[in-house]
Amino acid sequence: MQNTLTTEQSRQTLKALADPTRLDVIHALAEGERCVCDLTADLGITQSRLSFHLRVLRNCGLLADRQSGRWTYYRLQPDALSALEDWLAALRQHCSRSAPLCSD
Amino acid sequence: MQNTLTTEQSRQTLKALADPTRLDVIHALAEGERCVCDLTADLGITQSRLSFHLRVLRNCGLLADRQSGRWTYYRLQPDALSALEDWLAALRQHCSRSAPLCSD
DNA sequence: GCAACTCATCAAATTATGTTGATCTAAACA
DNA sequence: TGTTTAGATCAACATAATTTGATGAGTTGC
Repeated sequence: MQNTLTTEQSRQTLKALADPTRLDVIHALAEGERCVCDLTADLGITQSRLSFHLRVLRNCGLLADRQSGRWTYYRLQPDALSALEDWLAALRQHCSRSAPLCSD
Repeated sequence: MQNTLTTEQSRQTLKALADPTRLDVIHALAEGERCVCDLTADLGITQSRLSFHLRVLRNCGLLADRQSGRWTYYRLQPDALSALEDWLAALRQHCSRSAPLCSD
């Protein structure tokens, strides 16, 4: 699979993953799709706080949502993680062709 | 290779990579080891600002440094990127065993 | 010793992120 | 229609990260 993330998209995804609350959300959703009110209960945080973090995760593509009646269900998008892995792997390869140490 | 990063270490590395200035540093060092004063010139930023970012990158293991006379040389540690890739891959696998959508 | 140079560190100022509580919209249901 | 529920959004506040300019410690060369 080729990397289609721009540097800016990768940065946003890295930033999104670097937050403990958002990692909690991701782990909760690894159990399967969930509506916001269930997540609020599962994680024991306020609704507006959860809503803020869901937006961050959705904006960078890590989550998708769907409406159903008055509920909004969120689910993981593992492809977003794959894309970030690809970006990281490319960065590592770029870094690994490093020139020898300076012989000063 | 097995993942040896704790969640906390991974978070720190993700956060370190999520900054444009620090990505610039990494790209500059992909050319090879460099001393701080050269990096300052290459990146066109102040010395204390660079020093701050170098510390962040060193603290999470992405960079290593060595002293030589009055210069300090920094270099990349691509293994730190590999470790993060492993952590991400594990997270993705965890996420991909996701239960089917809710049938509400 | 003294001056110039490299780099880390510190405190203060600035900027970015996250949290809270309130308000708003839309759906559901009586 | 009126009321309740789910969830987004907003403004105010709190906290964390970054930048700046100054200072200090170690190194080199005079």
